Amino acid sequence: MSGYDFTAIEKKWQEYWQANGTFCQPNPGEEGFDANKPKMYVLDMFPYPSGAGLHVGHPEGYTASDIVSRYKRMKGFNVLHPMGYDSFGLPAEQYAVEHGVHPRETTEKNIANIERQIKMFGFSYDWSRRIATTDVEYYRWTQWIFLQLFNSWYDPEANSARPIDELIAKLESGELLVDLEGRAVMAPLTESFSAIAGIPSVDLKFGELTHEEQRAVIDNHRLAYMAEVPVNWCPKLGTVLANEEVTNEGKSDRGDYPVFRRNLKQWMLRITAYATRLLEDIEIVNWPEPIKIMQRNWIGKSSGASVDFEIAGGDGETIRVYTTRPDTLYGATYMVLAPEHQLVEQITTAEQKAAVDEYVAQAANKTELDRMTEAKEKTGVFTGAFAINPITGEQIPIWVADYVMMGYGTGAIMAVPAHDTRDHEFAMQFDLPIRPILKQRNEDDARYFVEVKADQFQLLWDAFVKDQSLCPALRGIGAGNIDSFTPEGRTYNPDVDDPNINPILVMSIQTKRLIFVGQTGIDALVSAACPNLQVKPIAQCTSELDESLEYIGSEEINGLAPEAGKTRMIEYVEEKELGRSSTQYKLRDWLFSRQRYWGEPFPIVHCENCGTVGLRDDQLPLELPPMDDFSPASSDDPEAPPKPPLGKMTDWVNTTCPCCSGPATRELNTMPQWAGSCWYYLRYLDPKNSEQFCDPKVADYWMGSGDDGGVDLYIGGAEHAVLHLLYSRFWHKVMYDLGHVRTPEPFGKLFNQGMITSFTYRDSRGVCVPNADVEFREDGVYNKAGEKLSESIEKMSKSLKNVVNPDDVIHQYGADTFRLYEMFMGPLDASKPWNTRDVPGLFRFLQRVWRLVAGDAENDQPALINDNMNDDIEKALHKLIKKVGEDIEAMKFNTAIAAMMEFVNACFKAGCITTNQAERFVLVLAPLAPHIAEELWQKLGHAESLAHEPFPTYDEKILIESTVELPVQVNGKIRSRITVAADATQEEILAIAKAEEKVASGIEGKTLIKEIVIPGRMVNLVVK
RNA sequence: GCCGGAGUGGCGGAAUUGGCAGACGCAAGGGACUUAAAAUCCCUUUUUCUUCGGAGAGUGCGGGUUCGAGUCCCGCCUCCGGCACCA
Repeated sequence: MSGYDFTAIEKKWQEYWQANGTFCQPNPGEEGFDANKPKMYVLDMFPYPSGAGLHVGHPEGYTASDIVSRYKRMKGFNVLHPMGYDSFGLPAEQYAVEHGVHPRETTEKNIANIERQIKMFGFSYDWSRRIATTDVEYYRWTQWIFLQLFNSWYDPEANSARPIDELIAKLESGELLVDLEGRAVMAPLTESFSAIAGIPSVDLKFGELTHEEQRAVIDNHRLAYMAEVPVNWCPKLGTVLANEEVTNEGKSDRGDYPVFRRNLKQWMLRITAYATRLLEDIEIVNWPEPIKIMQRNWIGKSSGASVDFEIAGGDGETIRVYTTRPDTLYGATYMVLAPEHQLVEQITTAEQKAAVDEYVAQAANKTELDRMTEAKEKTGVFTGAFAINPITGEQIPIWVADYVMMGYGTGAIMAVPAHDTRDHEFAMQFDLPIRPILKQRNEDDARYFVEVKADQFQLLWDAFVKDQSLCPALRGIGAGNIDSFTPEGRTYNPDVDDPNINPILVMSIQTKRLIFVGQTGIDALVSAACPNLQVKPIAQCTSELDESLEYIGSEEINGLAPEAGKTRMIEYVEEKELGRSSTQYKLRDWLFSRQRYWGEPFPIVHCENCGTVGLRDDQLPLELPPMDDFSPASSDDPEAPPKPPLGKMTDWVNTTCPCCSGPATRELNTMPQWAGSCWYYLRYLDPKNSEQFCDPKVADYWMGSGDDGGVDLYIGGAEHAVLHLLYSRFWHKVMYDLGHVRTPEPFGKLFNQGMITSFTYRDSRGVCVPNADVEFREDGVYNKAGEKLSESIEKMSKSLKNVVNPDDVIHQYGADTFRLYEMFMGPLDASKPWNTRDVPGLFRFLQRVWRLVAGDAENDQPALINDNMNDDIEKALHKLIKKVGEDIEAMKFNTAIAAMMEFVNACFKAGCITTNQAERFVLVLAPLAPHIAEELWQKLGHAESLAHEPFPTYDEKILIESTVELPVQVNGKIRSRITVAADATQEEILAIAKAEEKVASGIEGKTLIKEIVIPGRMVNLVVK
């Protein structure tokens, strides 16, 4: 110890900040608000307050955002930096059920604990803005936003959400009609696709519908609606489960109870209406590219065509398919329906009925997850019926198979086994015809492969070498080349290797595949070497348009390349009225209800007269009623209806309709955990507002407006790359459409911190050894019994015994050391392993800082501060100020800390630092290690906190070096170094370089062919 | 399978984006101060050869472009993350 008593210092400053409201940031119009400053909204992903408390991953992002916040404050910004809790959710409820405590109680206890932990780090949050999604005054507005969704529809004409009343007005005026499927459509209706398909187009006037029908039409257009959807239903737990909560065996993750797939009426949010905008607006945000790609993939836009296939002998009845490759229609040799497809029963022939029924029944009992994991092998059954390929006119069989999903496209496909890997597998399995309609434009480029085992590889290879005459493609490969082909894998690349050698590509044995480009003789060679091996053409996958291909046997498009062929075929099917261009998305509507207690109640009642009715704004909040027994109803019967826990609260359930005042019952489901986190960043802006979710003037200030608005910096883990960020964007866009916010996107800039992993040690039996129990020796890691352990880097988890608790680290070294360590580990966005043995290094650095500025009282060592103004230290300080500022802006904290260490080392070496220099250094350190910085600042004679002191500035002029050292290379090898004036001319530099002894001997007697001088960098002399 | 990201000393990682590879920290070894330990300070630490002057090799592997490649191009391997029969 050197007098650096971090425990006392950190406590002291945390209390000071709290008592002085150092980080309270007033809103525009409030006392103390400075309108002249620019604004910065720095947001963290708020934590779920679990009983386990914080793990070391949380403070990683929080420290980064805190550094930026503190830096920006010193740079003269109004900084909004809030924190709160995402406190609804399953674990609290589960714990409550098991221990008989109310979830509110556990939640509050957990919040208190996690807040205590967060506060230990000294983060500069404005705690006056703290929220929790379980606060009644918070979820009141979650319910209010839900009602905005409920009371809106998506107007395709305006490409925007509009109040549902506008839809009703348009329907009543006859501006919109209702089509056969209950959709509001423009009047007069343009010739609809159903008309093309032979269904008479009967568009109805809204006024002619019954009351119930009218209500159904309206409800079908709401952004929040109820629908029968397939769910994972667990009667024992009395609830539906998310896919992630179902095991591979079709059991519930908790309890191991059977789970059934069942259609249940659930609340859905119409996120699909926003698919296009969610996709397009990814372009306007500053997010990491991988996250953008993940969102794009999740939305999954594809374009192609819908095509109708007539059923043979079916009186003109058709099956509609969606395909991204209508250009392969000539190769469609069979069709497949999803087991749930409504036509299955109708078209199945008598002979096939038993088999089909059995298959469909089997498929119905599988969960999505089953289908996903088990169905590596294709299964299916023939219906006995045939369809007519609309372009070739031939009859093709119709099959039922579960590799076709009901939820995507039309639930039916045309199968092109020659050019789609899945269709190909299925066709091979059931011996269905395969007709190639694409070939390599250039024969020599045609690719073939054989699958080989290691011993076969050698056999083949020997054959290649010995019998080159068998295979002209191989002629010219010399023995020297051959040698470098080893079973470990070495490639021969036709593009860059000797061009005289005919093209052949050999891929590694490890992929168990040899791939040949150019076919001549390969098949003969292979069968000669290994008679049981077969050369197969590589299937051309349909998802990518491979422009090196051309069509054969496809009358309309022969000779075209796929890009052009696809465009032409879409035109063609539209001309012939066989189908039309179509776009599909993978994105599905969002299943929004849960049969649980600990969530936001829906502000909805069900009334016999009025149907599903939203509460009035003045009836909010609808509080979650206190209950003693909130466990869901359990049953052994898969047909048992779901009974959400709220159903037991009869007094609460039975109410009156806000519309007709007649008897009504409340909605019993609650919202999923995502709901609260969809909009919390807006509530922070104005957390105490009881009139609105947020004052628009306040939102305008902090969020800005237009495409470049939104939260200025949002930091969090990549585990929320899709769901939370997509849901939030969706809600925000609805709010934007309805005029409640003025930016199209919620988060202008996003940054993902990497995962903090941990070293995991296992003994010879594979049993994990706790990190605390291992012993490091020179040649490895051992357990207490002296057994050598294997080491690997894995996620932190209890079962791997590699979890690090931040409390322990802070207790031993303090928060500043912890913060520095996590920032010093490596780049913020990279995943990196925690290594407790590295932590003392950062602690030592802070002690050196302390001794530099405050001295070491215990060892009677004074601070290094004196009046000796050293120019080198001054220059180093200016460099440091520049470097740290730039690194913080770029979130490169690891190199900022390294630079500070270098500076401190330089000061000790020089033996001096002035008071003024020490002050500037302390300010530079402050964003990263705020407690020690505050204490030293005070010791330097300042009464006030440094939190709002201006960040030091640097002078470019001081940074300019008068001389530079340049490496001198001869033929690219460094021979010497020279020191020249920074402004030396090329001639001068060359003259000095050539005069250098080592260089001179290197070029002596040789011809100088090129002289390269890069000023300030290096010199290279090329000689022959 | 598809889509991302990454591979640099014993370890975590630097390298102004094509210009001195290994900054900074950890660990290890040696030394100083101490009765001793801790703490602190100094030196060594990519690797091979060495006549101790130095010489060679080196950023997952094989090639290429360039005066010059960790960085760019082609091909491959491994690890991590995400998606997963999306027609």
